Amino acid sequence: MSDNKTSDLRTFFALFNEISIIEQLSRTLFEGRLPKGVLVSHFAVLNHLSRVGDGRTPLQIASAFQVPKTTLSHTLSLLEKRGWVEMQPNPSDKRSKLVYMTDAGRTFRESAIGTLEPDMAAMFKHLNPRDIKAMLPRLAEIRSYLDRARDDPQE
Amino acid sequence: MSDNKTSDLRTFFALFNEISIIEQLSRTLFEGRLPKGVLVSHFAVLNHLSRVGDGRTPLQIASAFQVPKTTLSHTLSLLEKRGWVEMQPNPSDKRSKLVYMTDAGRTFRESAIGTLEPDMAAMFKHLNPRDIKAMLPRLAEIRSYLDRARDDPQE
DNA sequence: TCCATATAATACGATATCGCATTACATATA
DNA sequence: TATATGTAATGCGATATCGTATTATATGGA
Repeated sequence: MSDNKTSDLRTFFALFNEISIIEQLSRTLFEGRLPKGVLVSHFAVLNHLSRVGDGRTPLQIASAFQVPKTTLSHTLSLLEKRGWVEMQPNPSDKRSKLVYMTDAGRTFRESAIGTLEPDMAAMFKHLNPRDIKAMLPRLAEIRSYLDRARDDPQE
Repeated sequence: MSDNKTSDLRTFFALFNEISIIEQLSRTLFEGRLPKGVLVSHFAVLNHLSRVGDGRTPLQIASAFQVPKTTLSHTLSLLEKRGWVEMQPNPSDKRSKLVYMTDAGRTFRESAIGTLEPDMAAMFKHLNPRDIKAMLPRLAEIRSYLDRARDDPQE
């Protein structure tokens, strides 16, 4: 019961437990700052389009976040309803669409970032951004492994 | 636009982005192994009770996972329906209850761990448990900060 | 003791997430 | 070219999550 396998198992459970709690806490924290009815998942899409450039397909965005495409389809419809993104036909594939941010979307994103800034500033003070930055490659490695494991079940 | 504040902001966004993707991927992966209708959130409660001991109140469990108590109330009702936990009155507080795992609950937990084992074993091979273990204190620090920030809004 | 306030649990309603099925279009192979 | 198979997006239904309100009990001060 205290062999290595069990101990490793505990380590991984502890990892996913910490991860899920951090996800939970950060989502709740940020969602509390966003306007009523705007979720972190919505903001994240706008942020993504701003960072990597818009004109992406829904499927590309879904795989960037690793969420099911039906989930993203729903999110996009909400963003569209708010006038923050527009869907254009994809000239190179008639089944597909391209997602563009509107000016209103960009404006909203900037104001949301402004709203989150005090929390972020407090975080900078208590959690050293250098340390965080140093963790990112390790996390990316875990993510990348899980991503591969998904396509390639049971290794 | 390339000042430190913006760069730190990006670092934190990147952190929460990685975290949420890992949460997503690991949840989907493990949920795929559990019986139909059993979610990771259910398994996690059984696992928690096994690790820290049962006879906890719903509220204690909710704060261990940092989820709203209504969410946990729902999860417990499902676990109870499946016969994996039992609720007893709390002798020291009549408003409250104590949650106990049943034998069936313990059996299910063990079989679920067995089911997850091949994934875990593959993980051990690709992600060094020592490295993971080394990350845990950093993650715990982030979690702990977010937890404090929640009670103590805007610091 | 009485009352105000706090706390534990849950019911209820709204909605985000997600799996499955469907539709439209694309691509490969005969 | 015709047909089979694959892929993009979305509609639909089921349900987990979560905020608000409610009920029961606890606690601290007048």
